[in-house]
Amino acid sequence: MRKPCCDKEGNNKGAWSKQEDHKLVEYIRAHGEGSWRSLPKAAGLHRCGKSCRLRWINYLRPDIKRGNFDQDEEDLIIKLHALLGNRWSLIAGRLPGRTDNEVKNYWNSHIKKKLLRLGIDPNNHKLSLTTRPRAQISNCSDRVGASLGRRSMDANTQNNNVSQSSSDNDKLRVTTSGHERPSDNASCLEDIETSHHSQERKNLNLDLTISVHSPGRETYLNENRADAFETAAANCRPEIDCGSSPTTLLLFS
DNA sequence: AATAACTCCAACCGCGCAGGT
DNA sequence: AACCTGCGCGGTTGGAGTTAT
Repeated sequence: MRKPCCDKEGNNKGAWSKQEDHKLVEYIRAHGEGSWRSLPKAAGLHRCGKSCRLRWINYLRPDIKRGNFDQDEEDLIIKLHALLGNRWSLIAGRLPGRTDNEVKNYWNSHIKKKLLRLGIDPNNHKLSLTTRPRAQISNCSDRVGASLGRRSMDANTQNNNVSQSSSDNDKLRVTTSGHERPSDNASCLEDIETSHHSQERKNLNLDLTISVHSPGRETYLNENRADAFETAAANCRPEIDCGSSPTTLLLFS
């Protein structure tokens, strides 16, 4: 069992004071990032290095974009989550000025609920009978939103954990017709498309598509190298167009 | 006005990986 | 090869703030 890195007596925990923030910023301004282990002592902070790193990365860094996520960012998060799963750092890497922690929090507090309200399983981005509002299961045109308090949200988080571990091994499924749907959900999708949710779904821009301009993409998938494709997409290599366009790529089948 | 319920997010925790010895 | 150390990541928690009753 590894001993905790932050077990030193006398280390502060909890919220950072203005003075601590100032010390950290000034130190990093003078000496640069890195060497987190030794930084607290050098900077005169009674914090563990890990805590300093987190504070800097998630809050104090000058290039951090604060404030609400705009619609484009939200769309991108949904698309990238469909591609990458809960790899928040990779997702945040595609959103300038956003941190993995911020993206993760936004997903859990906003997007996840929005998807659930639309009857979409946020774990796999498929329409889901189990996550759909009860009334929709019996009557797809009904309009009952899922009521998600803290407790149920936490339960969902835990479900997510379980599925996350398996999602890493999930395979990409490429459709050749362009708009193939999971067959068991097809009829309900049609129902929902005709419901009041359809407009919201459009607003959400749930088109999880990847362009085929790149020969590289087909190659990756034909060779069953989903992981390599994911990595390339995450790094947004030029041969992978991460934007929207014709061929539908359904993930996490 | 009081307080219970809920939301949100900053911060913590534990694990895995990479690099060094 | 085995061990150690530091870093980064994703999951989880605590508590302040907000809303509902």
